[in-house]
Parts: sequence; C-alpha cells; structure tokens
Amino acid sequence: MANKVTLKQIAQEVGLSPSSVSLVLNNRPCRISEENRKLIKEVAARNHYVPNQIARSLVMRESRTLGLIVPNIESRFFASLAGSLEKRCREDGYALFITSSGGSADDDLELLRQLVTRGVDGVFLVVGDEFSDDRALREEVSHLPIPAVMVDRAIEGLECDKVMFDHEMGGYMATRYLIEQGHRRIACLVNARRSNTGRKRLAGYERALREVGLPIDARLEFESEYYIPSAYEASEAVLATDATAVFASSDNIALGLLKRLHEMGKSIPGDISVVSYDNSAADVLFEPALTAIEQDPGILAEHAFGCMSKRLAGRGGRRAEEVVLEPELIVKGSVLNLTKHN
Amino acid sequence: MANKVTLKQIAQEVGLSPSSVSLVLNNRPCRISEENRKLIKEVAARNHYVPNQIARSLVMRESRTLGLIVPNIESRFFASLAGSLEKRCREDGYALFITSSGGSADDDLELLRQLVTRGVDGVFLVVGDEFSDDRALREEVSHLPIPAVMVDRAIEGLECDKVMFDHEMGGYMATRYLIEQGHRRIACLVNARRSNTGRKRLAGYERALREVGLPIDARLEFESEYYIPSAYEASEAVLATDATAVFASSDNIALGLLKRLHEMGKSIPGDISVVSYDNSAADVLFEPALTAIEQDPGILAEHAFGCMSKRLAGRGGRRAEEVVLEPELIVKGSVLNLTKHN
DNA sequence: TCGTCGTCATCAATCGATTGCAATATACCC
DNA sequence: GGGTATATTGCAATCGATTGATGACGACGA
Repeated sequence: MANKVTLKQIAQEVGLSPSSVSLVLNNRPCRISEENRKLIKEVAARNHYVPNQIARSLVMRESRTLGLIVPNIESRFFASLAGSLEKRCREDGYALFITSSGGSADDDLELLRQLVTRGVDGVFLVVGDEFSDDRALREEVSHLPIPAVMVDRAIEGLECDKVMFDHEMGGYMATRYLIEQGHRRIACLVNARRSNTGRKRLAGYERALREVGLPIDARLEFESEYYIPSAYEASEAVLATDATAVFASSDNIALGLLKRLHEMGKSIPGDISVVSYDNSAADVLFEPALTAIEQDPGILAEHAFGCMSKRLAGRGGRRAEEVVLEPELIVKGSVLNLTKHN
Repeated sequence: MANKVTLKQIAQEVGLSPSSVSLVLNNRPCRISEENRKLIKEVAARNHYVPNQIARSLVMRESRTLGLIVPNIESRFFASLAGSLEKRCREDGYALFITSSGGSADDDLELLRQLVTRGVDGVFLVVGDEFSDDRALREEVSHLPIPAVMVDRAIEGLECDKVMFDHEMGGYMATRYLIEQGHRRIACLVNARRSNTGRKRLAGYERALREVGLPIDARLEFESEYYIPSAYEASEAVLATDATAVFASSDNIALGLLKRLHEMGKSIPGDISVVSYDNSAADVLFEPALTAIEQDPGILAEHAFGCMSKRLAGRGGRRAEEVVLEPELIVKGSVLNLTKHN
C-alpha cells in the first residue's frame, strides 16, 4: 500500500510553498512563473498526487457529493433510478452516495443523518410512501441544512422540492385505455392500504370509471402489497370475478398475477386482459408482452438533478418546486379489443 | 434550511471549552464533572448538534466510509450484492459509497480515484472481468493507499484480497448434473470471448465432460454476451444441434435462450433440458422453474466485508487472502431425467 | 540615492473536530 | 500557612487544503 501524498510534500520537493502549489494545481489566476508552474505540475504528476477532498471540503464548505436514499436498491426501478442519477451527477462532477434503507421511516432518518454529517451538499429522497410514523423524519427534513429533493414519492404536506410521476394519471390512463378497448368490468389490484402512490393509482382508476359513467364496484378493487407473493395470493379472488380486464398497479403485482394466471391455465389476453405498471423487466419473458404504464427512471433522475442543481447554485425560489411528469402508456399485446367483435 | 451547529457553539453556550465538549460527547474517559456532562449533553441535544464527520475524518485519518465499484448497478446480481454489502457495512458503523461504472476499465479507474480522494477507508472492487486494457487500473490498485478487496471477479495476476465464487466449479456442477441425469449431448452457451468468469465456467463444463469420457465437441459450444438479445441470437444455432440439454451460463443468457425456445414452441424440459446460472429473478415467471447454479450475493458480501474488516483492523497478513466460495446447484424442474426410461 | 512599480512567491488564518499536556482551583494534611 | 495531591478544565497544535493580505527583490526613472 502506497502512502498518501500531500500538498506540503509536493511543495517541499519543488522548494516552494504549499500555497503556490495549491494555486497552480487549481489553475487559480496567480503570478507564478511559467517555469515553476511546469515544475509543480510535473512533480505532482510524478508523485501521483491527488488532493485530499476531505481537507478541501472542510475549508471550501462543499464536498461536491450528493446523497440518495432509496427504500430498496434491489428493486429494479430504484436501481435504475440510482444508476441514472449517479451518471448524471458524475457528469457535473458530483459523486453520489447511494444508500438503501429498507423502507422504514426510522432507517430513512438514520441514513439521512449519516449523509448530512458526512457533508453531502444535497440529498435526493425516495421516502415517505408507506404509512409509517414519519414525524421525526419530517422534522429532520424540514430543518435540513442542505437542499433536499423528494423523488418519485413524497412525505405528504412537506414543503420541499418534489419530482415525481403522476400516479393518479397513470391509473387513469391504464383504466381509460381498457375502457376504450371495450372493457366494462375492470378489476384493479392496488396497494392502497399502505402506499400513497397506490392510493393515487386507485384514484385514477376510479376517475376513469366515473368519467364514462361506469359503476365503481368495491368487489372489483383488490388489495396487494408490492411483493410478488402478496399479489399471487390476492389474484385468486380477482380471477373469481367476472372482470374481463385487470389493472395491475405495479410490476411485482403484475408478476404475481401472471404467475397465478399461468397456473390456472388462463391465457392473456384471451381469457383476461392486463395492463401493468413499470413492467419493463418482464417484457422479455412474456408472450404477449404486457401493455403497461411506464415511468422512465432516467427522466426522473434528470429532473431531480435539475432541481438539485438549481438549489445548489442558489437559484430556485424560496418556495418549493414541484415537477410532475406524465407516465406513458406503452401498448403491447396483453389487452383484447372487445369493440372489434361488436 | 437550518444552520449547522458546531462544537464551538455548543462550548460557548455551556461556557466551557470545545475540548471539554468533545470529550464528553465522545464519551472519552476524562474528568469532567457529572454536572457539566449533563449540561453539555443537554445543550447538544437541544441544538440538534451532529459532529461534522468531515472535520473529524481529517484529524482521525479515517472516515468510516467504504467504497464499492460495480460494473452495473442495474443488474440484479450487483444490486443485490450492493444492498447486502451496504447493510453489512452499516452494522459496523461504516457507510458505503456505491458507484456504478459501466464496465470499462477507464471508468473503473476514474471512480476508484474519486473514492480515494474522498477519503474512503477501503474499497470493494467488482472489476476486471472483461478483457479491456486494464494496465492503468491494475497499476492504481497495486499502489492504493487503502485496502482493497476484489469481489466476484478479479484482475488477473494482481496481488489483492479476493472473494469470489468458484466459476469453474459452477460450470462443472451444472454439466455434471446433466450428465448424471443421462444427458450425453450437452450444449453450452457462454461468454468466453470477453469474460474471465465465462471462460472458467466453460472450463468447468469441459472438465465434467472429460471426466466421464464424453467428447468435447466445439460444435456444441456457443458464444454469447451477457445480454438477453445476444443470447437470443445465439440460441437459434444451439437449438439446431442434436443436444438434449443446454448449460446457459448466466441469467441473461438463460432468458435469451428461453425466449427463443418459447417462440419456437419448444417446451422445457420435454424438448430440451436447461441448467441456468443465477436465475433467481426469473423463477417466479417460469413453469417449470429453472434448475440452476446459484450464487448468493449475501454470502459474497459477508465474506468481502470480513476481509475488509481484517485489513482495516490491521490484522490480515502481508499476503493477499483469497476466499473461494462454492456455488450451489438448485434443482427445480427444467431438466429431464433420461435414465428413468432406460 | 530614493521612491515606485511589477513580478513572484509566501504568511498566516481558517474550516471543525481531536487530544497530549499544561494550568487552575479546591481539598487535604501537617 | 505552606505544600502536595486531586479534580477539573483549557491551550494550542494538528489534520490537509484554500486564500486574502503581505513581503522580497530587481529594475527603472528622477
């Protein structure tokens, strides 16, 4: 293991002061002779000198480091978000601390504190979707000494920049599409009990029905957590209804449903139509591919970074900014058009 | 945005010196009256004081932060590895910088430098599998001022702690199992051209064949990158052979193969048997589930952290440690037993 | 010879915390 | 009351880099 080389050592070797070396290596406008400049640069390179960011952060009061908290890095969507965000940060010379909390507000809080004490210049938060006790977290976020941007989901009623897809719209678009394809008995499988986003998707589903005068039938609304087994369990009841189509409000929910369908020997879209959400992962595997509401994590990352960037630059108003992105309906082959046969 | 509170401010408020405050808050053995202790703690709490880790790192010469470089955080396996590793680090009070490189040696190098200048105490490297020009990276790693542990794969011939699964053994176990089930014409689909791990898996495949005196037939060895489309392309040729079984040497390779099989209307294991690698993701989706060689990323993380921990504690010999883990064959339903019919 | 200007480079304070050593206050003993 | 032991607390250097304020030196004009 080599030793760390410091500014002072370089200075010593070239026979100049540390200040001069610092000035030159940072290309600061200063009056150091061309000759010495070259010498300094050469010696620094030869010794593999890299500035100690820690020391630099201390005096500069910025670390060019940002933090990200996601509920679960093992989820495809968050992993992708994290990947995109990291790349975007790096483009602007920021490093990104990616952390994964497990989803509880307590863990989120703990991680947030860790990030702050480690001197990140700002944090991206993907927190607050589940209904847990988030008072402490909320408190912490509102007193944060650095800018924060909430991504994909939000702690309700917290004044803070937000960037997210319109979940209500997603639910609406999915359902609306099914209606347009002639479906009238449309079930949905949502996580309304424990998730804000789930609630919104459900609201969109109901709005679409209401809009065309279809009844909102509680017997067609099913509850599922965002895990495959949970959806798998719930699916049996779904399939016992007379629904001709199902809106599966997340990728895992769709997967659980599909597994059950497969087991029961039901085919898509012959026996039942399905609109999924964020299902890109499964696309390769299924025939037909699933029609779905898609949210591009790259876009989310781009806008989130934009917000952060503004704050860091001191631009960006006193009031919180709120960016709402429209998801997209990607039509593939899992929905039967019932109108053709009329 | 609240302000950051410093040690000095606390000191001022309680009317004691910063040193005393530091001593008390860190529970250092020192002789500060019980009364003042209480006072200090109370004031610190009231002001939401959190120590500035940056300043602390500078003087303590450790940041209690580790770094991780993976080729692609969006891959399930790496995401899972990152998640496990992060949890493990946190248990010991370390934060983990997760970074994702894109897989080129240049990016790896850049990220490694970033991590080092940011003062991580050690790095986990998942690099060096592909055959790119890694001289600079190799150079950098061997002169690192902090401990490094290579995980899952390695830069060949570099003296450095390593923790990885035995890829040769994985290839061997998969093939051996197929042989035991009575298969004689066994194809394999590997990434031997651009991946060290791929080569090893291929070597294991060949060893198993040799061991029982089966011929090694180049016409049964197919090349595929670790991407679904690549495997999908390659699969047509595989299926044109007289093989009764295929060893698909990665999850994506298996998925590409399956897609092609599905399209051609071939069934598993009726028409052809398949042993996959790391396929846990797809498990939910397929009927029958795939028999596969599994590598638990959690175990990898555990051992990697163990190595790191030793180095950080100054234990761990002068020579590099090498941990080789055995993968596991998980038998499910994608392999037909040909011996039963004999 | 003195003052002035330009050029090149250095001094010293600073960021926020840690820590060995020095200093002060109080108690205790003879 | 002088001296020592003990309990408390403060000073100041340190980590490595940044930066506004200054200093040294030579040349040049008057």
